[in-house]
Amino acid sequence: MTGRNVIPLEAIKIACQNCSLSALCLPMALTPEDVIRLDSIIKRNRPLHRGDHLYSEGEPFEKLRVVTTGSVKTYSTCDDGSERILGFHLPGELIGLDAIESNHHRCSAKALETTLVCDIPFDQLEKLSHQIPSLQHQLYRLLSREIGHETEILMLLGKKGADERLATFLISLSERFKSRGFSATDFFLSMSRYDIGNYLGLAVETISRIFTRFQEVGLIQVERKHVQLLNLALLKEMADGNHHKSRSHRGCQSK
Amino acid sequence: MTGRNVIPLEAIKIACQNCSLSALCLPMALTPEDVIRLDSIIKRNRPLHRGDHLYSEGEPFEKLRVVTTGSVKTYSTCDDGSERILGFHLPGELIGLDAIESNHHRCSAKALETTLVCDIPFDQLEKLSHQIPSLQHQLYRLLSREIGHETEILMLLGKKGADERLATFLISLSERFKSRGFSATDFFLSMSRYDIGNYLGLAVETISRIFTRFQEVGLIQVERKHVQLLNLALLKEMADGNHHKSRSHRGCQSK
DNA sequence: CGAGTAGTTGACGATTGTCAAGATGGGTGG
DNA sequence: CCACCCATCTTGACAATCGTCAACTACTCG
Repeated sequence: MTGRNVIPLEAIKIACQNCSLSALCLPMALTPEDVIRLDSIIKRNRPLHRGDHLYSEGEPFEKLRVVTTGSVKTYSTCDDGSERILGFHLPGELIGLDAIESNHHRCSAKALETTLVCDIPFDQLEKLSHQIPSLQHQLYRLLSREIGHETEILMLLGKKGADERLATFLISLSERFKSRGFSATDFFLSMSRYDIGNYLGLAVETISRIFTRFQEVGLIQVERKHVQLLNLALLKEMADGNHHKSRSHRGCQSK
Repeated sequence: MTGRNVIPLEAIKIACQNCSLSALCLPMALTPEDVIRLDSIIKRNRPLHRGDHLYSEGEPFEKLRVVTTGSVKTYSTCDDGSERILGFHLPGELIGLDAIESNHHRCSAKALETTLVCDIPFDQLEKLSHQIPSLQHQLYRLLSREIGHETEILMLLGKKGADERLATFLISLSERFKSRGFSATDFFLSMSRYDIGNYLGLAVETISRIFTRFQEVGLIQVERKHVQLLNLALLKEMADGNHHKSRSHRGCQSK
């Protein structure tokens, strides 16, 4: 119509039915016909660019989002204006679940790179989940999973030292990439060192120093955003704190 | 029957309909008749004593619990055998939500004092929520609220110093007691200093020292488990980090 | 090509953990 | 009812980790 060889967005519209992420995402455990019903309420978006907001703190909550390609960070703004990063989100991950309670967003979400996102209007999803028990169950499970995630964060920030935190972070990314079919040992960090430090509760300088040290001892290979994990087993040990000089265990006493 | 003046447990059985916690709990936003239906699947328990387990990590998940009287701590056990406290739970709070995903408990729950608990079989609750849309919605909201709670923890452990952490902890308790009709400025801590330190990611000694210092400057009055908040406004400022010498802000840089 | 952002490295200090010793109180058994 | 004991809590001295400040380098993007 308008131009030559312009592929209309509609043409590349992907449906849940043939989306490679469906095993990680909401359609998991739904029958094919239910997936089609789910698909009918989902809207696919134009690509977002690095720095674009998916939504901002305080905005009314209308829909959940699923990252399709790329990555997203969620953060909340402190009283002093600085931000506190809540998480990094890879393809297949649902964002916005914390907004259901109050019907408005409690944090902001921003694309870390060129990113595709699906929108799921929550009121429609809720109605649909009322008709499809397995969808309801799946939603309960996804919400529950998110709650279970808190445990890991508490471990990370409550008792781990800086080395263990970064090791844990790298292992977590590695496993998430792996389950998405990417390399578990060779990947790019879409977030800055500032973001990593903020997320892990450490100063940027500390992140930088640990990257350097991990590289010196042959644990990893880093060049800017590009990371290679050279000794996954050892890195996992470090992440669990099982490595050499048994580290400080803040407030670790039990009873 | 068996004895003299023994009040049978059945006689003091309380129903959701006349439970003072219903405004904080699942019945919130349900019609009276739906509350009765909900009530029919809920089982009230014998009292638990200090140290009794509600459930343990790894056990199959069957029911959610609501604290009715007393208090409970949830914790998960680390590789090294020490425990990591995940939260303290007051009357009206739902426990076990993290177990829905995998159908088995990911943490343990233990009574901190003499405690009454209601059991809600989850499979029945799920079925009922499928019949009562407002119950389904309420469950989504409760799960979402728990997820939003993670934000506060991240703030607490990620950027706050020791003073701010303890101040935040006290303010949180204060507000939760207040919304339950208890004094916001005069209460008893059911958990040990060890537990507080563990929860806040600080050493017991640090907790002890801060309690002493807060008392010296007239912020609070502490005697063993008994705490009085003498300057709620100032304590809130401290909790938010808005107080005098602007504190360290670990990894606080934004971008 | 220039400017600004992101990242690195070093020196120093503050906060908080660790170790050790002592105080306090509650619970239990005689 | 008292005494002892053990767990909890407190306090002090010291050390370690990690944050802060500052300078410098290296990209990236107009």
